[in-house]
Amino acid sequence: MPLPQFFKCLAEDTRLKILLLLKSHAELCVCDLTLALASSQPKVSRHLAELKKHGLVSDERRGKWIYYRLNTALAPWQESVIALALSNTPDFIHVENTLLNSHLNERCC
Amino acid sequence: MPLPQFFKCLAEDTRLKILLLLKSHAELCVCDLTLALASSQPKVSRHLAELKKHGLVSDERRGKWIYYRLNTALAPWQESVIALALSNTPDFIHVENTLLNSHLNERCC
DNA sequence: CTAACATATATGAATATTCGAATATGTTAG
DNA sequence: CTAACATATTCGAATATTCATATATGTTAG
Repeated sequence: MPLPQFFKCLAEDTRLKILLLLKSHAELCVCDLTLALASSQPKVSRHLAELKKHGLVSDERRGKWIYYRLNTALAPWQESVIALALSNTPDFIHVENTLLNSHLNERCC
Repeated sequence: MPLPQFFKCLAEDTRLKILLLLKSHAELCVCDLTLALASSQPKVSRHLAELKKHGLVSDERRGKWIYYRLNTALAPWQESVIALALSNTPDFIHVENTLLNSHLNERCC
């Protein structure tokens, strides 16, 4: 992947939030993300497709759900970039994290 | 600056090359960059203005020339992102570095 | 098979980005 | 002041991105 393309993937609000959420949650399905981001399902799906196309995330279907993760084949330095953004600007996904966590709790209990 | 905006600045070929060149050369004037990037002067100037507008670079006029640097007020993690890109994908500015170095040598001697 | 649900894709409109060409501004030398 | 040079800005055309809406695909339960 050309270097600017990597940053282009991080250069949009929804995509960046997806990546940061996946950095802190290992795996999430589309409906989790749709809820956390308070966005439409097609919008989330389109951005996930973009991230997958460029190898930033991988997906795995399990039953009805499709789970997304950060691609384990990502270059370590690229993971570091995502980790740096996550730990240095926690506010950026604060609302989304709150929504997501209460949603995940309800699902389990 | 909103987080996606930072990555948007890095998401374009010319801007990213400017940032990586400034990471390895402390300061450069517009004509240095125009030559290194083999681009038109207005093109380089426009992208420099964009980078300055978002606080990624600073400029200083010295006589006819205007020298650009990475903004020292950049957050350390943001500098790290640029440093990671530079050291992990040296090929990305290889040609530009070669052009720039032979140009700088000629200027000095 | 069918209904219900999770996810993906197509379409077209709105908006944003990028570029080259032309022009403007600011500085220095003479 | 004027010429020459370095840099910045404007403008319109071309292209790319993003979105909402509608629709399609794939999976499971019954």
